[in-house]
Amino acid sequence: MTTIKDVARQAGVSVTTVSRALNGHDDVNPETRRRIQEVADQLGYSPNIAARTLVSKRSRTLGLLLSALTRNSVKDNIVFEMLCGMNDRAAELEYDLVLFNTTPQKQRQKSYKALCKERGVDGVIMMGMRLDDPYLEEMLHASIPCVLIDIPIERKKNIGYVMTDNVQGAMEAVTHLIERGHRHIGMINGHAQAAVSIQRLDGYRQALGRHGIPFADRYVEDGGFSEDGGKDAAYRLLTSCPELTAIFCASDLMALGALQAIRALGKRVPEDISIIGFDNIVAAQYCTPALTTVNQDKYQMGYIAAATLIDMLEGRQVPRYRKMPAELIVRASTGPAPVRQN
Amino acid sequence: MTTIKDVARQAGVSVTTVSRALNGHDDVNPETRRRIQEVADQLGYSPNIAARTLVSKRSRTLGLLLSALTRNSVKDNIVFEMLCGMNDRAAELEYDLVLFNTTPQKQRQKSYKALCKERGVDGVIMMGMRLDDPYLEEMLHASIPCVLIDIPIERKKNIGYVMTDNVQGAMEAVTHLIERGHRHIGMINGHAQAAVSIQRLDGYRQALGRHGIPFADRYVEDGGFSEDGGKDAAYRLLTSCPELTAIFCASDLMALGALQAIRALGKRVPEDISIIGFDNIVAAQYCTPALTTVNQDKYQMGYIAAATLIDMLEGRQVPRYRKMPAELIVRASTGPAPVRQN
DNA sequence: CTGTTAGCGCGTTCAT
DNA sequence: ATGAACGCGCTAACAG
Repeated sequence: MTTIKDVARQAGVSVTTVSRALNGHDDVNPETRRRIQEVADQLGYSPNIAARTLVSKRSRTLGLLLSALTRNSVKDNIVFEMLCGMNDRAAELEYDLVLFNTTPQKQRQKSYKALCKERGVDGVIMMGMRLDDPYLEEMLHASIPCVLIDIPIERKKNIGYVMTDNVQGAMEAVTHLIERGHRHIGMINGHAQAAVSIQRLDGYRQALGRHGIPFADRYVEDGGFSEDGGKDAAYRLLTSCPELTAIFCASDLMALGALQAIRALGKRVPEDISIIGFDNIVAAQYCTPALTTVNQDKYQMGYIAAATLIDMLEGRQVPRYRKMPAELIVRASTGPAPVRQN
Repeated sequence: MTTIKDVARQAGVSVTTVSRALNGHDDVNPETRRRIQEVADQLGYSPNIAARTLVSKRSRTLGLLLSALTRNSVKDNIVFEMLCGMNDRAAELEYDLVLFNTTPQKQRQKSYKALCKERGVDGVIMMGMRLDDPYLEEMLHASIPCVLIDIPIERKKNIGYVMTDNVQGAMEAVTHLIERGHRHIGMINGHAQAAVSIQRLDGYRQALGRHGIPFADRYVEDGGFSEDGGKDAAYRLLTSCPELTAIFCASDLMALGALQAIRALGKRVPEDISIIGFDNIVAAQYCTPALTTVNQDKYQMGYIAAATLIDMLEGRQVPRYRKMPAELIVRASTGPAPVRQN
């Protein structure tokens, strides 16, 4: 491959001059620059990133730490949509993305810092992490700029985050149900180690509160964000609290599971039970009944995560904490509360 | 960050010895090795990849060239599932994946070789490429090992591929329809620049041929692999060939579009028209009626692509061309051919 | 405006 | 079995 030396020789200048010319320094004769550029183009020269990284300590590379890149995360393509957004913004700004291959076992061996330093990434985007993930704690003590997805931490200057306004989204969802006459509304939440769960629960409580509906502990079950978990939770909820007429699920996948449970219980959606999800995954619009849900702009979240991180890296002063609006999408899984004859 | 020098100093040996000890050379005293390892662990040393790459010309990094990583590819998470598979295998073998950010504009600026050399990737996996993609041609003239997904090229030793047995899959699909009594079977194909389209069409023709059903050109329309394209193609097909009782679609996404068109035409699936897709995407099992389709093991394809590439890189003698079995999954969108009263 | 010198962190001869 | 010296390709002082 052609190196900077080849270009220098061919253009009759020193490598230093080539480096400066090609990197847009202004202390180089326009004519010289032109000639160098010409030779570089002709030779198809492109700088060796390893060498550049080694000396400049900057790699124009972003690390992606996603503990969610597993077979299980395939059904909700949330991660994938975010990835597309990141990829697009990174491409625009000429950064590359490297996927950190992190399995639970490896995590014990290799520290977060080592992972980053080793690869020489300029910054990191973390997603799909639990609040108790060891890497999260390590990250807080590292100095590498990082943007978190769905984890609102505002403690350090080199850390930012992007997340949907989950409180607002959950409130809209539950309010929608209340306005349709529902008074006994259950919730299937994810798990305690997810910030989004905490916020969505908060929105659920606030919506109830505003309408003078008391909050009941036994109306809330965790489904672990999985389809099966949602199914089980719905089953528990509906058998122990037969008065429920609606369930707000903290994810579409769990809502899909709930749909199954309700069907198995011989009830209909939305005639007997209204179901509302969260995320607006692809399957939500294809299932029957189509799922009423709260949309997250996943692509945009990824895009902004990458944008924010790069802005931070390049020293631009930008808001580091971004909350994206949630949007209620009403489909067929929610209806008016059934009239109970008792 | 701690470098090899730090380890050397701390352990009281030269950097050379550290390098050899940590890289598993056998010309180093067991006791020395133990001490060095101990110091390295204690210091949390991990080698700088840029430096290593620079000198060794090997980066343990795989490049991913996917022209399909766009907003559009979100609905069928085929790319994502494959990505998961690659990621898993790469992780097992301690390789990292870097996403090449390639937009059409950039492609003109930067050659394939430059892209690879610049990043110093050891090998490349290409997917989502059209047969007429300029990078494909360039790749053929480069010396970087490459594994193609869905593009069967057997011309060079450093090129391999992974693809589903599309001929078999298409044959099974169409045979299934024929066995259910269908004689007038249309096909919605992707486009001419996709190897899978060619193969699936081939399977369609073979299945017809084996059962003595003549092939008719006007029974085949291209839908460009998109939902809307599938919808339009189905519309054209059903209006110009009212005798059709079934349509084989070269992708589930197009089948989803066809479902819409049929509904708009006031016909029922499968009572009036049977529909069969290809890929087995997530939405296929949630739509109504659930889609009969041909499953591709997308995860496995990604896994094997990465495995094959790394095998090639490390000089292991393995089959470079891998054809994965397709599997017919019968759901509700196919039924017996309606009895026509004419 | 340009060239010389130095060094990033590492693997690899070649001696010892 | 171990170390000194060299160079990978590049950028960054420092001279001139």
